[in-house]
Amino acid sequence: MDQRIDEVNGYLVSIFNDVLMIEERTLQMSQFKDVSIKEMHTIDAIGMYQEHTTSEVAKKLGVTVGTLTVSVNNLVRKGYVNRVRSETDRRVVQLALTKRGRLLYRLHDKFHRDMVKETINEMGEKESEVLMHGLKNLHGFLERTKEQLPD
Amino acid sequence: MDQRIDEVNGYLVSIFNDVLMIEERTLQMSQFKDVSIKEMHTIDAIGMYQEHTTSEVAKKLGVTVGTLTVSVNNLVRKGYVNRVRSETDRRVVQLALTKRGRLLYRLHDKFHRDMVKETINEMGEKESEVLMHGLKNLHGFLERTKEQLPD
DNA sequence: GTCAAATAGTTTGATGTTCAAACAATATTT
DNA sequence: AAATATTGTTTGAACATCAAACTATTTGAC
Repeated sequence: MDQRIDEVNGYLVSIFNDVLMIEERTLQMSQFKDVSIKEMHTIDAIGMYQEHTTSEVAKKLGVTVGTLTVSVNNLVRKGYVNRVRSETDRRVVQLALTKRGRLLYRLHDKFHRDMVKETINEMGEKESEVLMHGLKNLHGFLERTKEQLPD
Repeated sequence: MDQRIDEVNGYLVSIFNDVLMIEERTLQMSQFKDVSIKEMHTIDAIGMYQEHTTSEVAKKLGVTVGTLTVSVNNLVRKGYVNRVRSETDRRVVQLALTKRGRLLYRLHDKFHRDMVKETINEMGEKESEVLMHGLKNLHGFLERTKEQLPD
């Protein structure tokens, strides 16, 4: 049992590191060399469709609002994000992707989908069901753990 | 099928973010407030047992040797890591954890093991087997993808 | 055996990431 | 209207990261 735990743990750690490294390298090879992996995840969190406020995106990313402001400054300068002051509440800033931002979003999304597709394709219907279940368990545990932490 | 992909992908991303956030917060609440999550992973890569050279650890972490040197400077200053010049080759630096470094290593390792244990405990023997298989597939895909990237 | 080339690690300058705390602008409450 | 709360920005400090220049040492060629 202990061995199984180490094995699963090892795969998870390795998968995390690989995904980060591959994403980083893929970006550097693309037409989006000026975007870091952190900035990519900020673009991902801003998302394609609805507009989101600075606070919402910061919370989603788990960083302070100040951190996000700095990062968004850079993304605006580089032409990936637009800032729009809310009409109804002038304190609020809505973040939205530019055309170029949306292009990058889709590229990144495709990488993620391909990655998962490859895995699932090699499994049967039933197996992928079980994988999902395992991931769901893990996710549930983490959400419960998060609850217990102070803000 | 497409829906399954999105679902698995969503769990992976979420798990990824949660693990990082929880690790970070747990550190900040512990007696090891002066260690960042990146430094924690450096400590993890240096490891408990054998000594490892600067180059080996840098490769494992996927950073340049220069980056690791800077980081190790901080970890030595804070008392988590020792530098030892190799006797047989005076150019080589062996990195090893201090007593305090090993204490932190074990704490971090326990978090990881508990996380996985929780997940596996809720599954039967057979299911955890399938989860492993899924993770193995994903890992294999990522390793193959990595191969194809230029250094 | 000596000199050139290779290897291991360090230092430095530039840019990015992150937080906490001080701040400014606006909205809400009293 | 004044006090308080909320939203976001700015700033200073510490860490993260790379590339490139550098130092020390070892290995290889002659």
